[in-house]
Amino acid sequence: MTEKIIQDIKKFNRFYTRHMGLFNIYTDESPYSATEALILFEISNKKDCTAAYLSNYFLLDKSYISRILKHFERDGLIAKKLSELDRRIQHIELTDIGEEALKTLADKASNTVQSMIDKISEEEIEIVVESMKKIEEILYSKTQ
Amino acid sequence: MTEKIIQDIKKFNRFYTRHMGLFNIYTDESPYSATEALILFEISNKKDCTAAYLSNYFLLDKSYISRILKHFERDGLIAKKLSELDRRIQHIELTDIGEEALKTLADKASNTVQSMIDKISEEEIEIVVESMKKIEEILYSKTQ
DNA sequence: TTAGAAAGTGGCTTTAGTCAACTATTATTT
DNA sequence: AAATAATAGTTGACTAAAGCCACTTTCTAA
Repeated sequence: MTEKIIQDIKKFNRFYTRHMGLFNIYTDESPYSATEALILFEISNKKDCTAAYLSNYFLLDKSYISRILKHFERDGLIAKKLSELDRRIQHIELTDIGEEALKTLADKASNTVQSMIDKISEEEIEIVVESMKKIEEILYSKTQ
Repeated sequence: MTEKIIQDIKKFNRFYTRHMGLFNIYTDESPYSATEALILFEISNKKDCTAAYLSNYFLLDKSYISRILKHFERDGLIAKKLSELDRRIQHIELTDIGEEALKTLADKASNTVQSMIDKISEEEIEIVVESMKKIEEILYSKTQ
């Protein structure tokens, strides 16, 4: 496995980190940070979501997650429900308000992607998307 | 251009953001943050680098860049030189110490990539790298 | 039954980054 | 030529994001 491959991957990492950063700029008049948006998204998609799961999934300190969830609860975006099987555990679900908030964030993210690919031909977009799928498919299978 | 393409790109963005986050964990006993490392890297590669350039390039507040560069100067990693053509401008260069520090960070990043692709076959790695190149090639040409 | 671990919380600290005002210099406008 | 505006960079103050530590409650393992 050559050093060149490692350099190529690092180059892409730098490029993509910056690329995503450039396009975050258009979405930051949101009341929620990128981290919070991702957490809301994950709650929305994860069956039986818990704070511990989110902390592990995002590699964030559990007390930070706890605080974020408290804000979400205060804002009415989520509801917590004590597990009957293990009363340490709270199950977290998005409320209707939370679904709404997430939809707003998702729409903004869609607009961001839209502007990211504005001047690219359908053909090239197809290549980008297929390439992304290949990367995710291969890398994902090795981290689960 | 379909909504599905936008969803696919967003999915990849979420995946790759987290993927890079997972692999940062192995490099964080560094005295420099990821941002600082990227700045050092850019100084190393950019001819006639200036603070204003770095602020624009990374979309970071100029006062934050100023402080980071001050730390780098204090640590002996960079040298600043007033431009003779425009005495507002300072040219920034890496010192030998800075090259050394960057090398250390680069080696750590290489180890991170190494562990990222540890269990992937040469064939699949080839696909990943080629896919990354395609993405960068297409997206890059539209943001410069 | 006791000790250890897990889940979550709150106080506090650290880190990352922003905002505003400033100085010095150059460019533009009058 | 002088006045005004803009740029490059700095500093102080501040906010936001995130981490650390100690705690309580609950469950698991010994």
